[in-house]
Amino acid sequence: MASRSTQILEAAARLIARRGVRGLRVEELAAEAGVSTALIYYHFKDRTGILRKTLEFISDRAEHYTTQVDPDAAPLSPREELERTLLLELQDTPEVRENSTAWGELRASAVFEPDLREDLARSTLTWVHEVAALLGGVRPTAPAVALAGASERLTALLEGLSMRWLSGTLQLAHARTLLSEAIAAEVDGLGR
Amino acid sequence: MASRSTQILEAAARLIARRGVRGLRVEELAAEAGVSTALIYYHFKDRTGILRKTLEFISDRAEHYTTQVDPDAAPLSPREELERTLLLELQDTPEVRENSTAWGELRASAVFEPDLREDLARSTLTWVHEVAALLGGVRPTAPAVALAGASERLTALLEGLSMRWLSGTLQLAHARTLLSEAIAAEVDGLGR
DNA sequence: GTCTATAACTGGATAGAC
DNA sequence: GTCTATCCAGTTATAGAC
Repeated sequence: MASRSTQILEAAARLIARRGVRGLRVEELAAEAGVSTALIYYHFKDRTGILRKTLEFISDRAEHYTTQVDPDAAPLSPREELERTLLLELQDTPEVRENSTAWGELRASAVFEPDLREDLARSTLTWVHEVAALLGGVRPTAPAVALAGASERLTALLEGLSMRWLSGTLQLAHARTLLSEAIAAEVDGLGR
Repeated sequence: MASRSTQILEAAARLIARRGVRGLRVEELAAEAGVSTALIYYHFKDRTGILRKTLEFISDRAEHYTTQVDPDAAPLSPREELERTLLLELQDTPEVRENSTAWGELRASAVFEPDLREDLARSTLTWVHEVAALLGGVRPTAPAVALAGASERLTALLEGLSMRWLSGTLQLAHARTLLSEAIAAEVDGLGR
């Protein structure tokens, strides 16, 4: 059973995906979550607190759906797992759209709100490490710095492609193709 | 001589880079431009009008400084010109910071404001074509689709790296290194 | 075209009861 | 923990003089 806090955070993630961080109104959040504004302040102190916790919530959730595996599926090769993990972020499902949109908003907001930067940097780092580990599974002999660099490029590219998709500049299918090609190139680069 | 309207738009671009679209206050804009708030409403009707015109102004301007060349410099090889053009976007000068920040704001805003999408898509396409042409200079025998793909990946990566830099997640020098390596890899990929 | 002054409003945040 | 009611600061936008 979801606690009140969680319920509010879920509503915040939905609302941020719908209106953006900029468009998030505490009163509207209260309505969406079915609680009073005062309760939100009770739990999160202030607007920034809401944002910070939502960011945390979102990146935790993203890790879940990232690592979630269908138990019946045949075990994936490291290479397949890498590709699958990254392409998972470019899918038109409500959950992914919500996470990606919120992530993009938080990234953009952090440019002007130093309070958000630390959390954002930490989440990014976690994500980069995760992808670097997957790359290491594909290329066990590659040096750590090379894996880190490839991961940083792939995740930054993914963020860029994701924003182009969400802002209507790029078709989803094309974004996926571009990402796949980049993965192939990076894996190839690590092999030489 | 800059007209009053232009003067206001320049001030708006500066301010958006400093505070973001959401942080733009009409009163502050008036102070920055050295005019009254009433005059701004006289010229731009409302806050949205200011934003629309400013974003137009910014994307026009970005096209200019991209193509601008120092006449005294030694002629660059196609490869050098490619690298120079892309790295130009990752520099800590007021002008680049202003444009990149504003561009990021524009990109992020477009996710929620369909009105902005068309302009954004057009500007992106122009940029992608330009980089594809530079890549074509380096690899004259590469097929057009391959050039287009490489350009889309490099420019999307650049946007992603730029956001990480501006949001304090990535050091500028490291972002430049990552981009350089990606350029090398794409050029290499086109050569095989 | 441009200003000063101010009206009208939005939205974040809190007090105090339950 | 949770609500109702409300305050108050900050903002957009306009009226009217020059």
